[in-house]
Order: sequence, then structure tokens, then C-alpha cells
Amino acid sequence: MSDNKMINIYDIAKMSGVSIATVSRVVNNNPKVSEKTKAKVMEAIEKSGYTPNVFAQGLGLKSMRTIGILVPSIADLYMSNAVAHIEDNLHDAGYDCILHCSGYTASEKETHIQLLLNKKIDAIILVGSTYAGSEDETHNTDYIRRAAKEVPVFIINGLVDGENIYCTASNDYQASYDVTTALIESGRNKILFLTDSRSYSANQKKKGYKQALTNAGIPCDEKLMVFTENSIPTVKALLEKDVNAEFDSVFATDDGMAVGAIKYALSKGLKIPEDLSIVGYNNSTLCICSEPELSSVDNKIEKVCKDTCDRLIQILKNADNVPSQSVVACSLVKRATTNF
Amino acid sequence: MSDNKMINIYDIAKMSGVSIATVSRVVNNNPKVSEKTKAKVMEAIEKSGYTPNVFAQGLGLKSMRTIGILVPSIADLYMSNAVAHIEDNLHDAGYDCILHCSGYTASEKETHIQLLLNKKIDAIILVGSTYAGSEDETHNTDYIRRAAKEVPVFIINGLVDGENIYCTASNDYQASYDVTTALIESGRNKILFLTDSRSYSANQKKKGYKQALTNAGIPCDEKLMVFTENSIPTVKALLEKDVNAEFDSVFATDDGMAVGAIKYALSKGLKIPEDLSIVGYNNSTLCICSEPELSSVDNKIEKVCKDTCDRLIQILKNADNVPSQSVVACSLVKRATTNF
DNA sequence: TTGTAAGCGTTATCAG
DNA sequence: CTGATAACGCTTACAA
Repeated sequence: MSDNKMINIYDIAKMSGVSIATVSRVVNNNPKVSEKTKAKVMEAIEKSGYTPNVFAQGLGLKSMRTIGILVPSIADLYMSNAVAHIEDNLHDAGYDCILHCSGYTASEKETHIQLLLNKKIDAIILVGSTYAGSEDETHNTDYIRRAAKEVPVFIINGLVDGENIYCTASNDYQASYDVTTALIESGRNKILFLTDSRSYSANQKKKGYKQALTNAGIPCDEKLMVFTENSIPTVKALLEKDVNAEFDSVFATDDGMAVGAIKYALSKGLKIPEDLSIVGYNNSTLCICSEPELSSVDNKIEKVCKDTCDRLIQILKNADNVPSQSVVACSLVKRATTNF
Repeated sequence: MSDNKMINIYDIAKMSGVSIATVSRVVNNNPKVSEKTKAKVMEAIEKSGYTPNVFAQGLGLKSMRTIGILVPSIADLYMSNAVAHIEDNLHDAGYDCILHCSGYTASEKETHIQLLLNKKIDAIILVGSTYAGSEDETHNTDYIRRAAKEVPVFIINGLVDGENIYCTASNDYQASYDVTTALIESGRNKILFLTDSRSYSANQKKKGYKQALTNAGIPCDEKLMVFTENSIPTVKALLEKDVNAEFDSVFATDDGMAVGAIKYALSKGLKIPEDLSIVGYNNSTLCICSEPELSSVDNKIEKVCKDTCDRLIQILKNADNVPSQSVVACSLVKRATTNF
């Protein structure tokens, strides 16, 4: 195909009758160039359509103004939304983004972080609490600390301690505690907790749920804490036959599972919220799509992303006193599947 | 921060007592290296954790095995799904992906294509028919042809003619024609057509709709072809007051709008599908979330992505006879909002 | 204000 | 099979 030898800095230098150093200065907006030469060079650049070779730039340079974004799966609604916000914020600040989808296994995550690191990015953003690991494996965030030795690492929705690691998470513990408490106060005491993950965030939610139960003097029934897939039909089928305990309400860590519960109630002829109260999580489009419309926790993804990007920009400006952890409060959006 | 001078090919050469040329050969799996030296070098590489500098590699090299993906918005369900499939396919074939979100305006699109081109990518994939332009502006795909002079360009869900341009689209014209015809045959003749786009694909859908009407001898009423936003509440409100024509069915070019129509019917007490038949497009999660569940056109996004990636891989292998356009048939997934 | 020249870390072309 | 060495295109002291 068109192996048209790309035009380079020497061509521009020749065209405008200056040295390549001067061309470089013009390209990099170095102030110490006379308006006159600048104009000449600019003209040559414009009419030739010259753009600097990023690899040559990258070779000697410290910064490529590129941020690496790592996400387990971009098909996930929550993550694709987050990436959209991040991309937007960073692009406005003059940064380019490069996205990798890592999958969920530890080895995949490590591989992709390394891939990203190899591209001389200025920082890494890890989207999703899966990167913050699960409760029983205490050492499995070491790969993050290792990466943080090279560039600042930002984590969306997970908290990991370490030098050069910055975390922003929504307060899932509190939100979960509040929802569970509200459910209890509205007269429920057999609350089915559905989750599809053992991530940091999922664990926080579970803790909030348990604490609320404990505080209300209700024993935690293991049979009411169910691990499943985030799929409407799967959850529907599960509730129809595989749950060996009575329940009067459902609290799911993602809207998809909550909608599965709605479908279950509908097929059983249960009244919502009277016979079954249901609360979802993420406040996604599914909430206003379902019937009845789903009450759900808004985990403020947009704000979390904004905070992350703001701090990233601060850090790359070498600002001081940038907090290493910040927590954003969630809010419950009440719709038709709850009576509070 | 840790400005630890990165370890380079010279370090490895020194450590293993060979020249940098030999190290390079080992790194690139060049067969003409003795097993013995190879082993020595590998050991040095492994214990030092050396990875080649991509910029230095990129400088002299023709291929970086990186594909640029351009998408108007990654928050869109259809697009994020497509990107997930593409990423997956290409990663399996040993390619890295770099994602840019361009937005929908012509100037943004051009800028981002240029940005991508600057990164020595091996090919560009344009996701979404917005890149294929609208019906009345015949010249606005020139920027694609310009890009195609540098690298092969692949378009998902849009057809653009030109050297080095490869397109894969779902057959939206046919699908739309078929749905409209089915609606007519089930006794409907006032079919409201809702769309939120003037992209290539949206135009194909509109053509199919009109043709089916014409073939059935039903006049096309402009009042029944409504341009709106792809938002459930917006469409609901629109149908409640801003449509100045009777309609007995709704065909929307995206599921979101179709769900808006469901919500409208529910609030009006209309029976679905008896009083109002509704068909959506994209067969997204919304279809099985809504109540009643939504009949929708499955536009085979996964297949379209697979085809695109397969051909991309062929092209980059310099294979001959790679078709420049291919069309994938859609299928209607019948659920509860239609009686056929 | 401008030019010269020394890297930056690879790959590739020659010799050996 | 292995080693020098010349590109690759740019940035940046240092000189002028």
C-alpha cells in the first residue's frame, strides 16, 4: 500500500529555510522564536500537512501526554460509562487515552498493566473494583504497587494502599448499610442479598448489609446471601427454584440482578413492593426500563471519574497535597419497587 | 517519582556477554541464534525484567501491531459491545488496540482520525454508521478516503466506497423492510417510525420502512416519521403530546426509543400488542428488561465484528481477494410486543 | 534568536 | 552464527 515516505522535520526545515531545531521549537511552542520565522515554519507545516512522528518524540521524551486506561470488560454498562467520562475529562485536559481490556483473571491483569507500562504512558487508571482484589487474598494487589513504582496509578472504585497510588471509590459500604436499614425499617427482615462479584466493592456492600442486619438485631442467614451471575434470566430462574429460604425483599449489587428479581415476582404474581421490595445498584438505564421501575443506588460514577481525573491532572502537574484516597457518597434513587 | 533509568538492550548485551544485535535477534525470535546464546540472553532478560522500548521499536519499524479503533461514544451500548468484540478478536490475533472517542461532529472525527494515524497504527476501525455520513452530504466521507491512503480503513455498519476501505454492515434495509411488512401483514397501517440519527444505517432503515409501505400501497405520512432523542422519558413524553397523527404501531431504530413507546402505552392504558405493536432495534438488554418484553431486530453485532476483524487480519497478511464490502443479515427476535 | 550535534533504544545491513 | 554500525525522527544542551 501507499508507502509514501512520510514527510519529516528535515523537509520542513528545508522548505522554510531554517534548521530542524527551529522547526522543533515551533512545533513545541517554544517562546524563543521570532514571529517571523515562526510564521514561515507554520506555513510550511500547514501546506505539507506535517505531523511529528510520535515514536521519535517518545524516544527521548519523558511524557507522551497519554494515559493508560485498564478495564476488565468494556461491554459492562458501568465500565463503559466510566470510560466515557474519563476519556472526556482527560481529553479536555490535553491527554490522549489508550484503552486495554484485561479480563478478570490475575494473570491477564498483570500482563495488560505491563503492556500499558511499556507505552510510556504518564499514568494508569484502573477502572473497577476487581483490580482491588478480594477479601481473602491479601497479597494480590502487589502488582499494583509494582506498577506504581513506574507511574502514578489511579483506581476507580477500589481502595488500595501504597506509594503513588490514588483511589476514588463510592461509599458502597454506607449505601448498602442505608438501603438495608431502610428495608428493615419498612418492615422487611428476610432480605435476599444478590451479588455477582467478590471484588473490593462487592465486599463493601456485603459488609454494609451485614452490619445493618446486626445493628437491627437480625441474624445473618447465609442462605440469604447468594452469589450468582449478573443476568436477568439467570436470576429469575434462580429465585424460582434454587433459593432455599424465604425472602420478603431483594437487594442486588447490580441492576441486572434486581431486574431478574422483578421478573421473578411478576411470574409468581407477587406484588411489588408489597410482597417483594427490590433495590438495585448502579442506577442504570435498566431502572427506568423495567416495570415497575426499579429503585436503585446511584453510585455517582460521573463524580468519581471527575475526581479521579482532577487528581490525576494535579499529580502530573507535580502539585502537592493531593489526597491519596477519596470517597464519594452514593444516593438512593427511589422508584416503584420500594415503599419508602 | 521513580525516574529509574530504564534498563535497555545494551544492559542485556553486557549482562549476557553478547552484542546488542544478538539480543535484538533473541527478542524478535530470529531463528539464526544458537540455542546456547539464546538461553544466556533469555536468562539476562528474565532476571532483569527487560522489555524493549516501544518507541525505539516504532521509530524504524513499519508495523507496531496496533489497531486504532474510533468510536463516537463508548457510553453507547451498541458501540461498547462492538468494541468489546473487536478488542477480543484482535487481541487473540496478537494486535494491540488503541481506542479514541471522537464525538459526532465532522471536525472531531477528522481530528481523531489524524491523531490515530500519527501513532503508526496498522489499520483503523471506524465503529458506527455515523462515520459513513448522511444521505444529503455526498462529499463528507472524503476524510475517510484520505485516511485510507495511509492505512486500511474498516467501517463497522456503514458502506463507503474507496480504495483500501473495507466495510461490514448489517442489512438494515432488509430488516427494516421485513419488520414493516410484518407489521402491515398483521393488520397495521399507521406505523410510527422513530429514529435518533441520520447516519448511513438510519437512512437504510428509513428506506426499508418506506419501501415496505409503498409496496403495500400505503402512503408514507411524513408525520409518522419522527426524529427524536434515544431516551425513554423523552420518547414517552413525545408520544403523549407531540405526535400529530394516529398510530397503531411503533418501529424504532433503537431499543431505547421503543421502550419509551412501551412506557407511553402503559401510561395510556393501551394494550400491547393489540392496541399498539412495538418493535425495537439492536436486541439489547433493554428488550428482556422491559415489560412486556420487546421484540427487536438483532443486528448481529458480534458477527459483524468478527467479519471485520477476520478481513483486517487477512489484509495485514497481504492476502488477495479480500472482499471490500460484506453484508450480514439481521433477524427479528419476537417477544411480547408483537403478535407475529 | 538560531544552528550544530549529541543522544534516545531499537532494527537491519553488512562483514566476518 | 555473531558483531559493528548506520539509520529512524525528534529534543535539547551548548555554541554562535
